[in-house]
Amino acid sequence: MSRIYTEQEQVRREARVRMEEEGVNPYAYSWDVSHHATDVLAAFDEEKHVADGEGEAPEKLTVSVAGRIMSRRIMGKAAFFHLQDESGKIQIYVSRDDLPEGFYNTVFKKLLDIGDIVGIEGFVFRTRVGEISIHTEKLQVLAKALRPFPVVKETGEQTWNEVTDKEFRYRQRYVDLVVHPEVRETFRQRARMITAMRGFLDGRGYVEVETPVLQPMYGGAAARPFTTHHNALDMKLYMRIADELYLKRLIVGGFDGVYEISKDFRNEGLSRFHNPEFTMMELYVAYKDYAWMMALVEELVEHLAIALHGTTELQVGENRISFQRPWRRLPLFDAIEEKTGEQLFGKTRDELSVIGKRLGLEVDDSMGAGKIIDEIFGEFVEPHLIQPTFITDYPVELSPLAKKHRSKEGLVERFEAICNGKEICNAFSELNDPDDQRQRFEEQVRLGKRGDEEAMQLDEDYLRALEYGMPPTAGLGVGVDRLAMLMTNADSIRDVILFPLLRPEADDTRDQSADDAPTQP
RNA sequence: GAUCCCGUAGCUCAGCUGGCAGAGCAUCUGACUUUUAAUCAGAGGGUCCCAGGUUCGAGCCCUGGCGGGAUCACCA
Repeated sequence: MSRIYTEQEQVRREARVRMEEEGVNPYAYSWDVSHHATDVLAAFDEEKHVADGEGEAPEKLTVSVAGRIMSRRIMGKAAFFHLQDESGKIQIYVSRDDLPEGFYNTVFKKLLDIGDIVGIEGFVFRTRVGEISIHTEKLQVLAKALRPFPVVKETGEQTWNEVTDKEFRYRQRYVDLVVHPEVRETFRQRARMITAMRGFLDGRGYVEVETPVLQPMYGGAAARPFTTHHNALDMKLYMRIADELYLKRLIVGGFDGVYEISKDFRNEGLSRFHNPEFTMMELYVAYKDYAWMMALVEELVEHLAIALHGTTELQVGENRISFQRPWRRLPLFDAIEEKTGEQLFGKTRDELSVIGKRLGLEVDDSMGAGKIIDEIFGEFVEPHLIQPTFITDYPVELSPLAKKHRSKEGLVERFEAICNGKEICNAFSELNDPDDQRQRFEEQVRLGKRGDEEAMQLDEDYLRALEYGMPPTAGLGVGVDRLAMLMTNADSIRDVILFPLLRPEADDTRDQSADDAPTQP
């Protein structure tokens, strides 16, 4: 595959060749790093490392760092540049006479560019203007960048030429991460959040497990699956849409608490809140019910906010959100009545249809009672729930895996936590009556036959497991990406997913011959 | 899938009523041993997203497509 190089690429490729001619390996094997950039700043001690003017020689703080050249200021026989590593930036000072004969003029000045990765060994000092810097005693090229980087310039207050093209940033996330330290920080926070979540769950003795991604039958959520094919077994497989049914089999098997943090896949549209593959945490705890689970969710999310930010109060977009326990608890029908003045409990499907239309919704004949209620909630209530709120007790027809309510006819023991106008989790007292579960599945199959593409399949093996007896169980599903959006103040799910799904680009990054590659039967 | 907005140099962006494609940074050449958006002097760099159309002439107008964003739909 060949590609026409831009002027700047040609210059960099020539530099790479000339480096090799000079005996400098443009792709070194290793470099011993003693400090990150921020460690250097922290380790520098004014008392010890700066001459005190009374003739006493300062102590030398020698460090070794590695990173990418982000800017260059060359002044004849000396130069400054900023080196960026994972922690941040540190200024490097280079002078001709401190490097091997000729290296400064031929290699440093002529063959190194912004974006190249180098190792620097030297001592730390403070420049005349006051910036803590490293005086280079040894410079090694570690990796030559053959493509030019976007050069972002900044002072304390202002930034120039920042990469703003979202497409560029999502497609070339590696570049986005280099030029936007805050993006690195977002993903570090995401990682910390998941670590804290895992710690919270492990600390309570729940067992982290792994269940199949490739499944002969999908279930556990209302969604359309991706399909794939296993060649050796010549079998259609689905990629999981939820972990639920497998995890509850494990509760049958005698685990008292299991959880899984994993990717789910749903064959749906893309939006600010939806990526076809996304991360879910599901937890099932035996002998507990949804009221107990509510308390756990509050505690978990409060714990995460403190672990990440040291406080329970976060700024998310326009809103100041407090995750401090306890959160408001509000039955679904009361929430709807509060916002619309309509009490929907006990209403027939046709009465709901009339109310829905009166409220201005489009209601068609295919929509059941539960669907109409869900629409009214989604339109008039959910967007207005900014502070974390538990919405409880859903209609049974919306929740085929939840246990019927102990006291309210037609409802199930289910809650969702809503925050900043979006759901962050879904939980219920799990249905463990196998005969009731079979009827619910059969209803789903009827819906499927009527054309509901998101209806669940009847999972005989799951029913078999329930028939052996599953203890009363509380179950929870948390949208990890949605939660990460809240915790990092991101307004698009793409900002908390490193490589969000995009349409393929027609460009130079794919080999032409790939189009001729054999496809799987 | 629908609607609206966007697509010009490596990056950020101008481009008038349709009249020779521009700037800053980056790159190249030269000067400069504590600079910091380094500075100074000079130079090169374009499939104006793609394909048609209108026109003497299209970056600009029209049609279709591709890609992205936002909103909606779908969906948690």
